[in-house]
Amino acid sequence: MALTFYNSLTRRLQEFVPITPGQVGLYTCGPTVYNFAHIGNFRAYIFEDLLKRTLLYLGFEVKHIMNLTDVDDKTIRGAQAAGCSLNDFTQKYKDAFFQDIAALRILPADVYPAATEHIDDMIAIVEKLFDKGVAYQADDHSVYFSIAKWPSYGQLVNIDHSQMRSGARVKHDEYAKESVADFALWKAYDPEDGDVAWDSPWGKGRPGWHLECSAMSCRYLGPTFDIHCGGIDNMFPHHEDEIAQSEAANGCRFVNYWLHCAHLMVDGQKMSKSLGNFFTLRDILAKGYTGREIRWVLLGAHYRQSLNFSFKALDDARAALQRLDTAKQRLAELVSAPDAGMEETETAVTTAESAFRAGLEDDLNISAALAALFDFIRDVNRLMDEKKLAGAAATKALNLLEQMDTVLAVLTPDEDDAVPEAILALAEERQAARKAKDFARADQIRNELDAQGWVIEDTPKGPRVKKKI
RNA sequence: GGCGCGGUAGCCAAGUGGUAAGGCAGAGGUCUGCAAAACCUCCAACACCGGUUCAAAUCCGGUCCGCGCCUCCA
Repeated sequence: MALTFYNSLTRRLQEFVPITPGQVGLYTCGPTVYNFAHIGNFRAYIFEDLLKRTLLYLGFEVKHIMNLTDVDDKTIRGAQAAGCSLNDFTQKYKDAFFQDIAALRILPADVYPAATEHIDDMIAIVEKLFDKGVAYQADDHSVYFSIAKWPSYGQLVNIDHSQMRSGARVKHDEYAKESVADFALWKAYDPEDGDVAWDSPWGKGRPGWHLECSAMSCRYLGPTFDIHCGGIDNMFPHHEDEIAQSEAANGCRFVNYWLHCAHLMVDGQKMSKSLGNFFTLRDILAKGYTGREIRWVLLGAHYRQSLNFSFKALDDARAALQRLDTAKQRLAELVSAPDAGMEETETAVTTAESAFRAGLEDDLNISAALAALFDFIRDVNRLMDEKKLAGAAATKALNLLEQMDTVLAVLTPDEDDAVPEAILALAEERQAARKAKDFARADQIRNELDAQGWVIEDTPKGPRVKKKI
């Protein structure tokens, strides 16, 4: 089966064909660093991580660029409120962002260009747009893109501006524009911006938001590249405007495949900063959930389906993950045992591998991929129960799990599982009591361990000590 | 108002023409000193109404409900 994606541009499932065989240029819209990102934001980044890991799993080389928006209204206002420089203000949230994605096991991008480091590139694009006759400077000194002069505007989203909701907000600066639909390329300096300003051929000011992605994607991936991702809420106007700017400036196709991720919901509504119904990663970690559990929840639904966040889902994740951990641990314990069941294990591995791959290739059907994983776990558990899987076969099974985990990144526990000495000593004492048939004492110790958050599972090879969930 | 997405068992979630994956939870069983874990079995679902078809969760039309974008937003 061929790798297929739903392309927002064509609104169809399409086979993925990269510009250069075996290589993928990937641009993903990154955070505006004015606050801690919330887990709705991370849903998008985890979708993009799944996409990237799938491409790597399938043998592609991936060049991944993610921008950091470090200048806009919110960062400027935030810096002023905090009484520090824009750079100091945004640095704090850049650092937090990198901590957060590490906790969620998101592979880092190759480059994280910041908007403030690419002002020259942006100015160059605006100059090109003037040359092509689609940019103009208005009475308010800001520079706008003229949609009337660019007929192919609206490729991504059908926007009929005559049908816009009546009573929709009209921003005061729109009176300067030739058309309400025109968007800012360069915003003229406003005293409210404080010391945040750059010189340009059109006077002091700062870049419009959409410009940075056009500039930085072109800088690192070229004027035409393979995949651009983001949240569905960025389709309009952000991505639509990027397409217009980039294609007008460069005279060529901007992006071949647009992939958009649906929202994370809370109580039936989109999680967003403006609604205030959001959780940051830190909020949830503080409640005792792990990065891995959060990753599992955010990964668990198809990316084009809205996903409802709940703590129940996190609890379910914990149970499912522990089942996976236990199976993996059992396999590891059997690696050094005499070989058994290679043939049956190979059958299970082949079946699981191909179902897993087929799921991912089908527009990142994570549910199908996870079903393949769980089917495999059940097969392997059964074989182990029947003493039909050990030695080299266990190694083979573990290898498959490791391969799958290059995509999923959920099969290794967060905390190291080192069991404290005192707990181990109690476990040994209990085992001695069991040997001596002093079951009352053994059960008493088990209760003690339970009270301290540890669970004992007796196996033919001796007790297994695990953290209680 | 325009554009778009969705409504599948107690909860989450796949499946786009041939009779419903997977996870969590629940019940019974096997195993166990007892448990736990694991396995086996079971439970239980296609919003509603029409239509097309030998056959519809799946296609078409309509209804109801939920959500998103149209304004910064992943």
